Amino acid sequence: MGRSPCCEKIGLKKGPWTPEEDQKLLAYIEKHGHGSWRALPAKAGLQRCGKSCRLRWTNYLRPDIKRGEFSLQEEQTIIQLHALLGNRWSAIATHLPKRTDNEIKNYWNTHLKKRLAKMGIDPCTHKAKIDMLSSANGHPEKVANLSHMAQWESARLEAEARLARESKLRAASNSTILPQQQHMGTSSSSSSATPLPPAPVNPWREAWSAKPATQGERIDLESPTSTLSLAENWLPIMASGTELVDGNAPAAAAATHQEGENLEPGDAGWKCVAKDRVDCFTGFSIEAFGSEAPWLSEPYTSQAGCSWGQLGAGFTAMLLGDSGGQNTSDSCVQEEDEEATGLVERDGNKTYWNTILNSVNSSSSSNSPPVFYH
DNA sequence: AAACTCGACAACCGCAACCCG
DNA sequence: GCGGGTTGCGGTTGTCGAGTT
Repeated sequence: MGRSPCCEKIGLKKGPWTPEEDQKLLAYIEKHGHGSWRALPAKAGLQRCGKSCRLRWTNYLRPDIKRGEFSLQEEQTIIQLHALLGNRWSAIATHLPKRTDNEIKNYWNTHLKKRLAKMGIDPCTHKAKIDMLSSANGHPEKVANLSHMAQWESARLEAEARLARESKLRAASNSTILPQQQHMGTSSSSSSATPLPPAPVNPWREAWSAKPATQGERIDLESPTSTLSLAENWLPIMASGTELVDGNAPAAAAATHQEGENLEPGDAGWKCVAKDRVDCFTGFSIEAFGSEAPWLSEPYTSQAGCSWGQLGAGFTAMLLGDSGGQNTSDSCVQEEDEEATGLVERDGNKTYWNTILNSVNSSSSSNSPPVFYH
């Protein structure tokens, strides 16, 4: 039967958009919402296919888009998320407010990829080309444990991205964008400025708090590419260290609260850190870190006072380039070429590359969905 | 000044997932 | 459950401007 073309190809304009076309598209969406993209061009008086209009809107005209230079923080986030998620640009984009997946993809391909390569790091695997880290200073178990955490975090981010998409869809299905709710040309910081729904703050936490689980009870969190069976997967991860310290696993933590109870910052099980994008894992105690990240100590799960929560919190903190708990003594890969890149020196985070490389080393391939080893 | 090269980024293409009747 | 339409996503290409020869 074959695929029907997205639009009649004849007579449709391609290539760069003109200011007039932009204006037409903007005016139409502002007034009517986009509705069906397929039908939009005719209604808006554009000689473009709907797909082209959608892309133009999504990647360029949408009011809640930040353009211009990427900040250091954004660069780090991209690199770190890429290490975990691979080329899943849309998932990465959900963690970079106001940036589009296309923009991130372009930035990666034109800047970051080259920069990593220049530093001797394979941008696909995020491993140093000279695999100096695989031995983990003679502690292969560290690598395995970090691999588990990387997989777990990857799955979490994926679930988060999925929920963000769903929220978006929900908002969109309230018909298209309500014109009255749009303030073109304004920043998304005002709640009514954009069609975007409220951000899904912490879907995993929602899942946990919505259905308190006892140990051994399954909590299934589906994502587009994977289904995670929570209790099932915590245990092997835990077992890779020693045993659960004080039962402070997320499911157990959630179980200590009544269904529907809001867990506030300061709650025993959910010490939330008020920090942008610190979410699921930071529901646990982060301040217990000393100068050394516990998961880099050995064996991390049996270290006195090292609870599950600390592992998770620290891991996310590490991903975010949080200096707390990153003071490892491992050799610094970046020192070889940090002058060339400037990336590391700019924030003085000397262990950034080391930690991210450690964390992803020998983890699942960058293009694979998360797989939990047993 | 013209030709050429290269980098950056916008836009396109095609596949896959999703939605809905 | 099925099939057609729609949308999302990621890889790739095209265009343009700046720099170099």
